Amino acid sequence: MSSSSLSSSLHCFPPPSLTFQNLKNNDRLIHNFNTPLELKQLHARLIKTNTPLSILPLTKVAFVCALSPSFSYAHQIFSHMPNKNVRSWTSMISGFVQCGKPKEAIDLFMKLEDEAVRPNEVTVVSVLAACADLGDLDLGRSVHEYSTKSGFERNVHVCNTLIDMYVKCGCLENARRVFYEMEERTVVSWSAMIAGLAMHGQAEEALCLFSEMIKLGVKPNGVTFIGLLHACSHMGLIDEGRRFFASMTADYGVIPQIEHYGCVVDLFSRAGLLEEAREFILNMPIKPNGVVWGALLGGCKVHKNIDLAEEAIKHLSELDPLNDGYYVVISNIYAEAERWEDAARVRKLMKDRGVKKTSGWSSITVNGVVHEFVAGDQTHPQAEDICKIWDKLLVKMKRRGYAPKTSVVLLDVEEKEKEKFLYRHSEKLAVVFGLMTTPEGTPIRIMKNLRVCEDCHAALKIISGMTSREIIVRDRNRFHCFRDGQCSCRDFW
DNA sequence: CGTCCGCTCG
Repeated sequence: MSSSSLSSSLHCFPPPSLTFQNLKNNDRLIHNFNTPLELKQLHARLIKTNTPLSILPLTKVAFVCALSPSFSYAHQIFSHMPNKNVRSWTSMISGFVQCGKPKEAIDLFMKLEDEAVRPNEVTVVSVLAACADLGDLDLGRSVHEYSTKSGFERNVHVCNTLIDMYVKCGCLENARRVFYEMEERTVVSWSAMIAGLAMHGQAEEALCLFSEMIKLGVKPNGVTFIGLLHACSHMGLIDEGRRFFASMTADYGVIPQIEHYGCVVDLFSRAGLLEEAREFILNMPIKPNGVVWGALLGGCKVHKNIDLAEEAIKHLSELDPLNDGYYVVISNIYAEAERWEDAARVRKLMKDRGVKKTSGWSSITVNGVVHEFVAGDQTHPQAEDICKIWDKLLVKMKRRGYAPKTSVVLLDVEEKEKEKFLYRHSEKLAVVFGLMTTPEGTPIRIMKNLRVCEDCHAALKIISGMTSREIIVRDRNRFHCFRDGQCSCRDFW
């Protein structure tokens, strides 16, 4: 459909003849069509027959399309929609967030500010979710201020999303404050806070919060238990994890889903109970997915079990053949055992299957500008300075007992070469840049798309002590907060 | 009603 036909049919919209009944009928009509394709065809048909559409069904079209690859179609409808109101804007923003485009959601939110449309509670929820995804603390904070001024903090959805936003931006303290100051808390609020504490390695507090919630008579749901199990697996609380898994069905009637099985496999695998994890998978009442085998594979890497890793990868290459992460891990397991030929074989398999390795990056925001670094990066305008400062820092670090852990460099090269690779890891570059460009004593916040490497973990601990800086790193799925030479994860992760 | 919390891997 061309955009001109779309815009012309919507031009005099809503037409004067449109009755309430017509609106109702169209609404019902749209509700019977739920796949994006069906809606698209219906839309075309309505336009051909000159049937007027109401704003409401249009937003429904936009919303459903937003959940699918035909998102551009929704955007097209949106841009031709006359008299856009706060609901049409919000549909679009939330659509962007839900299909994993938080940047676009924020761009749209910025445009909204130029229009005479005031964001409401639902808009705020959507844009805060985008901030959470991106770790955009600055915007998150200003949307929080706006919410306070507008009286939106009485809305439980807004507060729940604020908790999640602060958690994912690394401000656990602010998340706690929102949580404790809320007037009423739902199971979502408790679950968000528990999951947040889990993400920050505060398992004991997460477990306490759960007891508190039960005491107050709040009924936990499946998501609550994911948070709890997550907390247990990331802190090595095996027995507690086992108990929660048993009790979720026995005491609370919550049937475990694939995600819960994933958590338990992760719990066992991380702790080194690989055989038990394997047995657990083989006895699961539902078909294990890639995440479940992936959790076992992760444990095999940490605890160096090649045989089990090979069993896991056999399943993974069928269940999730296009996910580069698994190939990288198995290849690294081989490399660590100096089985270079096997490692090369996996890399070739990746290539044959057209799977591309995601390269690691770290980013830091300074004065509203996002600076992104990849390993070995020399393209940053201040790359030279970063290296100089690092070299100075390194001398002092070594005096404080930092020993480069060259074993994490899985390349068949000399020791000195390995050190060079190590010193150009993206998180180190980002932290040094943060030290150079932000005022003394202020926290340094880093985002990373992959996991922190062991050497960087050790290095950042020492740097935090040396410079009296708090360094907060958001990993792919959790936080490391370095302070006074220690990490919040207590080195179990 | 267009809204919130969610398992693995480098």
